[in-house]
Amino acid sequence: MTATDTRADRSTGRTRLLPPMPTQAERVAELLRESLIDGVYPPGRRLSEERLCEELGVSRNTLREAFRLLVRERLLVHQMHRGVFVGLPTSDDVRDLFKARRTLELPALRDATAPAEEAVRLVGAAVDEGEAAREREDWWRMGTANMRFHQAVAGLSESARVNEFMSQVLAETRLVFHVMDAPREFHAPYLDWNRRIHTLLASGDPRGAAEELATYLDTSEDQLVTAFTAMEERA
Amino acid sequence: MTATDTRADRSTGRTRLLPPMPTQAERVAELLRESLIDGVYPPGRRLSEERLCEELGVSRNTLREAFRLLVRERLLVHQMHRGVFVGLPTSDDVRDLFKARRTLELPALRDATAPAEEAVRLVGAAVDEGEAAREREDWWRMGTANMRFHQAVAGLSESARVNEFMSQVLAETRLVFHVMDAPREFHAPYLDWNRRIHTLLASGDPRGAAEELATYLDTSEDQLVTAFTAMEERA
DNA sequence: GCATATTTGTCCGTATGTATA
DNA sequence: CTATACATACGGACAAATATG
Repeated sequence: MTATDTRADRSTGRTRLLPPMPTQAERVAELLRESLIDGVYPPGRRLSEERLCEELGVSRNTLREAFRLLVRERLLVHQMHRGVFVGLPTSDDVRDLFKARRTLELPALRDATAPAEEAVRLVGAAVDEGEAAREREDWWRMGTANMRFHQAVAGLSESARVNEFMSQVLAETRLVFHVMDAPREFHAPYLDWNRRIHTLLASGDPRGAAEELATYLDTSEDQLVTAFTAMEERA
Repeated sequence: MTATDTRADRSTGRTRLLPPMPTQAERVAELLRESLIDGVYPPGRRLSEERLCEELGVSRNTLREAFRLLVRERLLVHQMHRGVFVGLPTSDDVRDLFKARRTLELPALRDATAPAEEAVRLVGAAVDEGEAAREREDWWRMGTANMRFHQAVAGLSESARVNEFMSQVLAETRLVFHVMDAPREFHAPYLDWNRRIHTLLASGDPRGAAEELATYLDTSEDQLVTAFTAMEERA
């Protein structure tokens, strides 16, 4: 999925993850990406080149190449002669992210009249994983599972490019959640919704599933935007 | 919105050239991007680091930063220890690109029940520009106008991120056209279709417009894929 | 408002590893 | 198989801009 490299896997459309990641910069970018979506570096924090090279054991040039990639993914923002900072989304960004999600998720679901079996299975697996995490009160994994659910929904489109874009959008959405540290109440209510959507999809009613997802996204966006604007005014 | 870097203007679909572009790497990337969509470097051609630094007057480090960006945009492909090559799309890529375009364009058009006036104007302007170019038999500008038309259609979504993704998809599509050097017969028949779509949109029938666009994309994909597979078998 | 310290932006040289003639 | 060419990655250098006192 992040394998932007060799030509071989592009032709197959398959994602190769096992072989060691090609270049050092890509490796570093992947590492930082993980740290960013895990919330290791809080949104808005500046990332010092010097310190990070030291920490990661790479040269400044290599680190800067990784920075560029993550800036392009909007996980980092770059300010001339000031350095790079962890992305700090605003309520406008939240709205835009949901616009993008509607664009990516709804058509994929609605048009899934004869979906690939494997793709549907992935959707169901994400639902299961989320419910299991809720049982264990593992809120972090619950959030991850919820994200994976939406990734799987977009995956119904069977397009490598759409998938890639979706994963970027979701990564940025993780930043949004880190801005307002409260995964539990923002994910928990939606698990049942996910279950319902998967059931409708699996039972051959993609349009019904899409309608459910549409209202899901509406309410989710409302909840996030109101919480966000409240926080922005407080600051 | 926190201006990431240069991306603020991509949201408007407009390219900002007057304000000094922030970093050298971004500048080089933009320059190469233009050259690539203009077909200066033919698909598949290897780009020598040494020669390009010389040509562009930048260091290898800076050039490599630019390369990473363009690899992420799929305009270049990177092979370990071999260098970067201009993207050489296959028929599978063409199919995937059209999947992405359907995802981005159709919902934007279909949901444009109360579109922003400016957005509709941009669609119309692209249609006019295409027809004018056809009059002058300026096939290259005709192709550009056609691309701008589809960018404007996606722009109806009013989402910066959707717009950005769309421009990437279209840039890659330019590569496809360069693989089979024949812009005239691939763009000319579709200008009338564009006009019809804009008329339907402007007259308040976005669903009708979307239906037109759907068949447009179907026939366009068919034409390209058949031409492409024929070319692949020939080689 | 000013002088200083810090950090980034960019370049160059070089050692190592890989692919190709 | 050897040799050559090239990409990879590192570290150091200096100028320019910013942050700090």
